[in-house]
Amino acid sequence: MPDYDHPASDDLTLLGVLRGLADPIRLEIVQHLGKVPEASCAALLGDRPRSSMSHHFQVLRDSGLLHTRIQGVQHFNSLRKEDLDRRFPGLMDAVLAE
Amino acid sequence: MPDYDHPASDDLTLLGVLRGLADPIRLEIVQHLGKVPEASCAALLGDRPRSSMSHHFQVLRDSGLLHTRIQGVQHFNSLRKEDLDRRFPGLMDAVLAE
DNA sequence: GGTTTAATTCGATTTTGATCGAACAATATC
DNA sequence: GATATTGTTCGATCAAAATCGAATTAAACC
Repeated sequence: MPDYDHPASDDLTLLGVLRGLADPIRLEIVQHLGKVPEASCAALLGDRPRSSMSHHFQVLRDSGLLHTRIQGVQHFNSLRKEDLDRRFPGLMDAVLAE
Repeated sequence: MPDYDHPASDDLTLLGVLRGLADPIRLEIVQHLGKVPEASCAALLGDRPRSSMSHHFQVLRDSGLLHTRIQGVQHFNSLRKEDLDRRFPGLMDAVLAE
């Protein structure tokens, strides 16, 4: 299981980020990650199938919304808040205010 | 051609607004409307088919992003900036900053 | 009334994205 | 090495959304 290559913050696009957020499950994940420093996939799973969630994590990674750190068998996800704030100031604060 | 019923600002949802923004054409429309008080559909048309654009205008109306005022045969669209700012402070400023 | 203009609605097609079971990979533990 | 745990990948299916031509509505104008 290789490390993921996350997009550079300069490569993030507003459209890409908005697309990443435009799904109820992903928005929920992002808003949860706004409240904690990081969370494993299992902690965010709920009662959904793992393969579905894995898809959403990938979309969130690809759009630059989250970073996944692999430690042993667990994957810890965190919001790329600083990168997002730098590229799109105020956006995530508005999204996380809900 | 009846007047449209726009959703009340209290009925707007963050997910709905994000969905409305998560399309390249619609994002372009919204960003354009951020720079002018209002614009007719024709003014925003570009070289796209009218029926496609009409679809996007409807999505934008339904998500609460824009208001359409009918005057004669023309439809003037404006961003619902005040309503959006009240419900989701900072969101549109971030989107329009691009 | 006939014509032009602006935009929508209808309906069919295509494309995109979500869902999820089953198989797989990688680590940890015994 | 065997087993359990965590999460991904594959592949198929299903649902949602975009696209756009053709017909339609409505107002404006001659």
